[in-house]
Amino acid sequence: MGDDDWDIRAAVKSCNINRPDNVVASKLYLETSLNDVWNSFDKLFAHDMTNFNGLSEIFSVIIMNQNGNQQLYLHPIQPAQFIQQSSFPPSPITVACVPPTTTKPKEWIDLQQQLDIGASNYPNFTFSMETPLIQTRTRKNQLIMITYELLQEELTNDNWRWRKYGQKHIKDSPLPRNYYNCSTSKLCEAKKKIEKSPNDENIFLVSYSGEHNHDPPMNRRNIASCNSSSKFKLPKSINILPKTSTLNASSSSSKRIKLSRDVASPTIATMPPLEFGSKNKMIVAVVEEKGDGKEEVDMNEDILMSFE
DNA sequence: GTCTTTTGACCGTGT
DNA sequence: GACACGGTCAAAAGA
Repeated sequence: MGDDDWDIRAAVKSCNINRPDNVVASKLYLETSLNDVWNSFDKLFAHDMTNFNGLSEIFSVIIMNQNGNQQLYLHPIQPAQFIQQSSFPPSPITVACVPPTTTKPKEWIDLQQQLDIGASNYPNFTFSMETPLIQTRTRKNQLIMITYELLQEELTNDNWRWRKYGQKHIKDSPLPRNYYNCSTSKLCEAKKKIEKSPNDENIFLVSYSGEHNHDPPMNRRNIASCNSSSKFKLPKSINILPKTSTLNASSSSSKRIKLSRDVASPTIATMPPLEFGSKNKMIVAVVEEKGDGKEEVDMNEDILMSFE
């Protein structure tokens, strides 16, 4: 098996279907409105920032897990640093502002170290992120998942080794969902899911959870080849054939579909340092445990922020 | 021989 | 308690 033999053509061919309404998250509960978000940022930045041009500044995002709590860090490139923390359970999201200063909090230093590690190993690894970023958690005790809508070529920007451990057809979706875990270390808890967006043949919904507890594998031929190649390919294991084409290809009732073995083990990015372009969009979603113990995830278009 | 993929079965959670 | 659903396991097969 080669590391760089990705073949997307066969997979893309049969994906011309309409997108259901609940592709990414059927229900996302918003804790706040867009105005609330803006007001919060105004309060946070008004005193210390003279050159803040709103949310048009660029962020990098990384998920950290400390003592069982998930934390989402928004890393602005400039001019300020601020950290968004969300702890589960039980508190709602809190946003902390860290004005530009030479004195950095420990959390920021830890974050910066991680970013530096990634940058030194893979200096050319970036996502254009022209699609929403969604953070969800659908069940209790389940890790927070970050879902990206990535283009085919962005799928190839991978620094990690993945092994497929399952495939399921999801209800109301004609396309299967593929499950991967990190194959570099058995102790690594990083996982991801990949499914094809029924709305756009060039977009894949990639969800990441957990963290890598090791450095990225080195000497991956496909990193350079995929980043530089104009002919992007997908790993064979990303089975995105719709039900009608796969003929019972689901994990529960499928017969084996023989595909050409001209592609390699899947190597897709996980928790990459993200760079949002000036026209990118980000969705801020809150997963909240309600008073009755129920957990609800909801998304509101009002909070869709355009960085223009 | 090693690693990855496939896929039916199983399990946990929610309704 | 039964059912539906999503996620994971693990044996078998393939490269």
